[in-house]
Amino acid sequence: MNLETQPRRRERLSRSERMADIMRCAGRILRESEDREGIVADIAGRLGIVEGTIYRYFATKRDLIIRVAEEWYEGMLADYDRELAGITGTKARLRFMIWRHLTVMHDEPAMCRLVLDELRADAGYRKTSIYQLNRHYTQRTLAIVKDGIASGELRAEVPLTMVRDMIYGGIEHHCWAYLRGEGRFSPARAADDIVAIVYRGIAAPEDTSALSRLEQVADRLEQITQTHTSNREPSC
Amino acid sequence: MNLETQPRRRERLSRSERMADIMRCAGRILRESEDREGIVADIAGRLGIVEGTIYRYFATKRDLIIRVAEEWYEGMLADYDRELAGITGTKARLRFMIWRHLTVMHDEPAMCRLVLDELRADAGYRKTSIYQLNRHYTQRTLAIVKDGIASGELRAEVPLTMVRDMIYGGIEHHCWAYLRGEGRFSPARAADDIVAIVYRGIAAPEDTSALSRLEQVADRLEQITQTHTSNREPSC
DNA sequence: CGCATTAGTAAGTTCGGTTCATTATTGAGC
DNA sequence: GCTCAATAATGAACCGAACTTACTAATGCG
Repeated sequence: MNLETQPRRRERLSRSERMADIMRCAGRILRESEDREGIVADIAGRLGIVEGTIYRYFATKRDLIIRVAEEWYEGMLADYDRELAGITGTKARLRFMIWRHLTVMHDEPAMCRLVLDELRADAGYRKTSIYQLNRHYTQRTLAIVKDGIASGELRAEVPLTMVRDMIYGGIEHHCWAYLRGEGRFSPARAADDIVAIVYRGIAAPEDTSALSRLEQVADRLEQITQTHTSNREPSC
Repeated sequence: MNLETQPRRRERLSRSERMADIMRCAGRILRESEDREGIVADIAGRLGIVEGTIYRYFATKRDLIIRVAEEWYEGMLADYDRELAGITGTKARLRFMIWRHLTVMHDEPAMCRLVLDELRADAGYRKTSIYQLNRHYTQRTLAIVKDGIASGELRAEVPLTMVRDMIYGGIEHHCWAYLRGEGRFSPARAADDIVAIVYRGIAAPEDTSALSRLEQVADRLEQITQTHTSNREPSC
């Protein structure tokens, strides 16, 4: 009965502060639950503002989510290059890229799921900066493969994009259950397994020059042994 | 002004007929567009019934979609075994499984996208018969790998589930753009590429017994040639 | 032929995202 | 300290789509 008639004091933040506030809160909520229903009302409730306010900052709910994901993803990829610079060798570098990706999946399942299931599934994903970042990123992996080919370590005919598809598709598939909160996985072990298969799959054959040399030698041996041992029985 | 007061003649079908009708119509719509909004109203409109009627047959929109997808998927997988029975050899059998999967993606992009993006992303997918069928199906692929290991053709230490993840994850990744109506791909070529990488990746090393025998022979040759040719110059 | 059964309807409710006309707060210039 | 333009925020709506329910009409079985 006692209606609080006093007009609730309006909290008035600067545009950028409020914006950051909303995004921070949205990020927390997105990490807390995989259910994206009613998120706008939820954010408003937690921040003590009204739903309409959020729409002064983001044109649409989807827009808000994308912005949050983009910011997260950019931070995630920030110091890739620096770390990669410290690693040499095709196999080790490949493994690093794979391991890094697996680790992100492991440490931020909710965000990964958001990107993979929610954003990437929808049309308009290609306009996302996430898509661009991702392209960049996989291309760095392919650059490693290209280097390997140039040096003769890898076969020249490997279908580059398929290597990419198998690596990243394999990673996603491998993490599928984990992203849904079921089961566990070890980034290190998974990286080992993937790189083991892929590297063998794309490596140049074992030095066949050595092999063929041996074959020539064997031929010669047969001639010689025939010449020199034809009158003897095989000794053993 | 001229309201048609005549009560529109009710079309009354048997339960099973109406059910089939709805599912058929839903299937058509799901194939026509990737937009799943308003689908219930759409179906009702096309069939000349009212939305409520649909809810006498399916508890929820999602339920309807799942049923449609399940039916399609079951038909899709029906004669796998028979076809596979006609193929021998680890590599050929693997390639068939991969090619088959790619072909489904190629021929039914809308349905595949529905399953991959819509159904599989959501919780409760595991209760779906699609999930079960899929498990069965990938296990058949792993059975081929196991056979290969048993025969010594493949390495004993290959991590089975990772092979599965790389194959099916790779396929999905490869078809990603195509499923969104962008670009093309060739199931046959893609199958070749995948199987080429995977098979090399998991095959047992080239027969090293032959190699080491050659090495022994080479050693012996060196002894012999030293004995018999030490006083001669190399001829050519 | 009458009545139980069941297909189908009409008119809602709910819920979440989105809009907009209005109100309150702020700070710059006087 | 006062005024006013700029702008943060509100609240009450709208909208579309999924779902519900109390009721109506066709059917077929006895």
